[in-house]
Amino acid sequence: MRRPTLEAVAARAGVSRATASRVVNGQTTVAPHIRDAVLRAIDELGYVPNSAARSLVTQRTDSIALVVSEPGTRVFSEDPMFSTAIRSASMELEAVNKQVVLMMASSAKSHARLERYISGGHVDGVMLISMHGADPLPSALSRLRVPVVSYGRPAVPVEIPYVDNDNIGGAEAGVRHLVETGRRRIATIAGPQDMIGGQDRLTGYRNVLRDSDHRSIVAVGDFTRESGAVAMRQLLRDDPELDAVFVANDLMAVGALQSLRQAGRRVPDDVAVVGFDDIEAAKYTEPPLTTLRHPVAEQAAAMVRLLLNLFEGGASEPVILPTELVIRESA
Amino acid sequence: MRRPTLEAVAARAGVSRATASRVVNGQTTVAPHIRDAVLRAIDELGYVPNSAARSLVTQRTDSIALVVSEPGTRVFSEDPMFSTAIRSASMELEAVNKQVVLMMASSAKSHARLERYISGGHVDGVMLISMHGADPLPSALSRLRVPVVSYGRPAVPVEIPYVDNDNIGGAEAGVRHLVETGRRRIATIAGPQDMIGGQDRLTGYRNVLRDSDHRSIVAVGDFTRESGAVAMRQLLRDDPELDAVFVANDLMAVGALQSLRQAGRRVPDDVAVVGFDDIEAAKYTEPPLTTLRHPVAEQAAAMVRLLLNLFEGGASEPVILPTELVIRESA
DNA sequence: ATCTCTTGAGAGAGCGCTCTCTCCACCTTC
DNA sequence: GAAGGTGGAGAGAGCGCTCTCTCAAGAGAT
Repeated sequence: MRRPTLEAVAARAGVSRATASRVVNGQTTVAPHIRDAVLRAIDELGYVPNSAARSLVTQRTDSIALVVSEPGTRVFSEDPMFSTAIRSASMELEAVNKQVVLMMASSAKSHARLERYISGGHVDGVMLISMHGADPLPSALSRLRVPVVSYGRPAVPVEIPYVDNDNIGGAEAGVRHLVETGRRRIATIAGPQDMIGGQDRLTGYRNVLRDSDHRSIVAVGDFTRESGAVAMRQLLRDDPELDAVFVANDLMAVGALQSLRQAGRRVPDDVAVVGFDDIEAAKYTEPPLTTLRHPVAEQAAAMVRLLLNLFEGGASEPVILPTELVIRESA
Repeated sequence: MRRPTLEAVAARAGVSRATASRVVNGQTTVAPHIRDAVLRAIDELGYVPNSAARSLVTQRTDSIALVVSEPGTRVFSEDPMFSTAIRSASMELEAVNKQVVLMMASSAKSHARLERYISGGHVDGVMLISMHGADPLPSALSRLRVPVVSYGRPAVPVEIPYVDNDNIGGAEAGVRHLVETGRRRIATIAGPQDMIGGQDRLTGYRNVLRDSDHRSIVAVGDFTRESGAVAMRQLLRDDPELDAVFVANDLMAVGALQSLRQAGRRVPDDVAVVGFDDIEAAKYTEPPLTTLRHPVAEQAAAMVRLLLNLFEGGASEPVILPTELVIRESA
């Protein structure tokens, strides 16, 4: 009891396989009454083209690998940016009838597997999300002659089109807001320095405070709540006088708020806090978080467009999307 | 400049295509020195089997659809349960060399697309995550003669193996905790009643409070923070005397905590709050949330095992995993 | 010495589809 | 009316692989 083939459709419609194929693929050189007969046969038989056979001859698969190169398991599961990006990219690709093959690249073993898979021609292109600086994946993939685009600027200088948000500009805006509201000692909890986002947001912080006396100290987290809480405790220990902290993402800011609360500091009265990302949870912290919003879904959609553009042979310029300061109560 | 084929490997190793295929597929009926020659040729040529050609003949694709049937866009992006489940399932499938094809089923249009895709033989099996009660997908897919398993019990009675956590038992434990700690008027914020998880957790609440005078009122949310905040405001308006609330998931509990704060109620002194899920954020609320933990990753892994078992022809019983009360400060 | 059995390897038929090439019928043009 | 177009449809090759069938060679049994 096998699924019907194009052959069966053709037989039922009384035409050749070639003609049936033409109808299936929407070619216009088929007379209307024949096309109707074929369509009817397709409908009656419940015919669905066999994708394996099709891609065997067309050399296309119509599927795209969405590679999530994640550091710890924690981050991926907890950071809503990931799911938003995945979801948006997925919807966008669905709209153009491409499949999304989701691949996690955590270990070196999975890297090898990934490379083999991708070079195996299973996918037409690759979208890379959030890799670390040391990640060998971008360069490895770009060597594979497979179209690759990246969500976020790759850390190593490699010729891959990417979409990123203006991390530096956003961080600058956030820190500037702290300066303008009269804060004197502005610390920061930076993200992982092997991630571009982590680096750039720290750069933005430094750009504003360079040669000023507002600067305080830097602690480094890994974008998790827990690391934010730890970093905040350390900052309070190292500079008890600080009156503001710029945190490189909202998740860490949530942790920082908790540490501040536990240390008896009032936010924003004693210490102002600015986060980054504007995740949904930022509205629900105590107090609600002032943060920098960037369009994650749009960024993912832009990445998809970039990739599709690559398929068409177009050269793709990197895209940088703006960030926006959202002022709530924490600063 | 085409990728090397099995033919090329065979030629280089001086054997027939059939023998090369035997080596690639790990058959043992090949003499060691010949096997070595083939492996060397594979290595030198960088041969990777063409999956389209392979699945054309084997009628297998080695890929599994992970269908996320989500109601609103919000929930998926923000609820960390989704990403945890997806991640866990994905890792588990990778371990057995299966691909994960991610599919979002939001609109009716995407349902049609999905059915077509799945019945098109693109995937060997389907894993369904979180559908609504009215979701026609489970029955539709089970009709397609494609192996299907579900994350969470399907709302309609359909013969699909599933893995779920003990929603009723968990809710009972949570509400019982409130009773035992002396609460008198225990309200609840229920989940969407077209989702099994929403129904069952409400059932658990009712089971404990049936025929008791502890019972208060029921508000219904949709598992988002926002809906939790709204529902809490409504509960306070309708029963200002309530001294406890059992919230059907942590996300809504976060919203509820905010509303309680805004209403000037102290937690847990005035109102005790119990959530459900034990998401990471539950540790960082003010105060930290007492909630019911259930093993999301294990649940996803069990779902994968169920599906693999189905491939082997084994009959699969539903699996119910236990929940655990995690007592923090909110109750 | 003959026969059967096992082991190892090759030949070749497809899997279901696309796409080029070919051909036929009909229409235009001089 | 013959030559040249043109649109519509079929024939058939082949995409890269697996797998059955076949066969050769050697081992063991009679």
